[in-house]
Amino acid sequence: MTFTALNRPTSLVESVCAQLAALIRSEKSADERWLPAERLLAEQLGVSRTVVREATKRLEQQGMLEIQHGAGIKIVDKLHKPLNGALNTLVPDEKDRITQLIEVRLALEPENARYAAQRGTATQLKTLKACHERFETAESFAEQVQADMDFHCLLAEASGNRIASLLIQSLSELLQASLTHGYNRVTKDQAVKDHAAVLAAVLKHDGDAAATAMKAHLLNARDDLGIKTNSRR
Amino acid sequence: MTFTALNRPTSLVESVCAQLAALIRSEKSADERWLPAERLLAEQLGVSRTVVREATKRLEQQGMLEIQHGAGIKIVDKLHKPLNGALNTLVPDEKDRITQLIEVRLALEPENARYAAQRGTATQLKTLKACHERFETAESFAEQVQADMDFHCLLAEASGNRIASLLIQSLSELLQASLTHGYNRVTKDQAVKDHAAVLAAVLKHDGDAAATAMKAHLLNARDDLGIKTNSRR
DNA sequence: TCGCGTAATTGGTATGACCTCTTACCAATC
DNA sequence: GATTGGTAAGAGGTCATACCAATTACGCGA
Repeated sequence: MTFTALNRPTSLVESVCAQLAALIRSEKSADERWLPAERLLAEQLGVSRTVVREATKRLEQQGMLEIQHGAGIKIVDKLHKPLNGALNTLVPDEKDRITQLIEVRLALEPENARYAAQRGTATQLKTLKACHERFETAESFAEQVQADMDFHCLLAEASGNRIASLLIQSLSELLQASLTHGYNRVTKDQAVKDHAAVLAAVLKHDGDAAATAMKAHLLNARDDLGIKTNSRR
Repeated sequence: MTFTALNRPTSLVESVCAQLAALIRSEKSADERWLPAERLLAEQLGVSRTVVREATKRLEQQGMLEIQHGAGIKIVDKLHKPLNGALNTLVPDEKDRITQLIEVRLALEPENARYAAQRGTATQLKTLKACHERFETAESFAEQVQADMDFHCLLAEASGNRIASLLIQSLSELLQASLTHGYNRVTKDQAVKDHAAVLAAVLKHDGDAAATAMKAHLLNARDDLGIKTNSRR
């Protein structure tokens, strides 16, 4: 049972992409992982530097690499990046984007919270709790925003659904990027309360309560942003 | 008010990407749109063919172009492609992928149906209805699958949320690709009924009913696939 | 010991050549 | 006259080489 027969690389670049992807996957769990230099890779793989460059560029677009001029090629895990780009070009207007982002999150995240409550491992929940405490005690604005976002991402991770997790990660990042203006007007206190409710429900493995609490939280956030609901385009 | 001040291109490739993207956007509403040849583009933009190639490859990755060996560079609108790639590499195992895909759709699509019922324009609903009729009368397997997928995508479009629409489009395509085995066991009749219920609710602008019907439809589909719910990884 | 400048290393761009694939055209064939 | 087959032009794919630009590392001098 061989998989290489299907999706057979039809070009050199694709072949090299596949080899590099395998190389990347095999080198997990190291802190700082770098690929060999382009010229060296070309030699090792028996192709020209042109091909290596096209392949690495491709994997960079896919969020698996980061190419740094003068430094080298770093292995990263940012698979949500491509989605960010797509959504940015799809909805260039920031106001529309915020509205639509929240709508999607409103659909996704309550269910996510439910799954996290039902399936989250002890380790995941512990991390989530720690993140919430970081949110409560955060002083600087940047810390708040980061902890807030992390909470949602960790919750998504705890749901055990990696696809949902990737979506949430991307949506959160985009929303945060769009919220340079008027973010926490009266938000933080309310957000802390909301998160606490979600966390409590998840820790009790109460899926329904977690979903309800998350929905309430997102509705609060939306109100705070003054988004009109059910608006026609 | 200039936008070039922000996100200023830091490299030649990015600059060319921006120019090409603008060119692509400006050339909408033509049937078959092709870009000039690489060598010609290089000359017109005053850069080397190397840069043009990297830029076009990038835009191809983003779903804005399709590069065909020997033929040329075609302008397309498939912004959901990058997401497909990311999800494929994120969840390589097909069984896991199907499970997670359905879970996400179960969260997204009911809300989407609700919005479509509330905000869909007359034209969109007409197209949706036509698609459903195509589904009913479809004879070949391929036609069925296509009409089924189109229905979900059109519904997403009618929701007026372009982000949700892109997600659905990607999720549907991935799911379809994974369902070469045992797709319509007893599915088609049930699916037609389910779709009819959704359509009726949407046409009556009954958001709650649309959401409920869509949820029921997806649960039926999941049962038909024999997916276990709440399974730990 | 500290700081700065230089050299080595790495990615970025340019050029020109050659290979492979697609398409369109045209001639030979039926 | 329609079909088949080959051929040539033009498209992207790959290669080799040279040089530009950013980063890093090292060593010299203060």
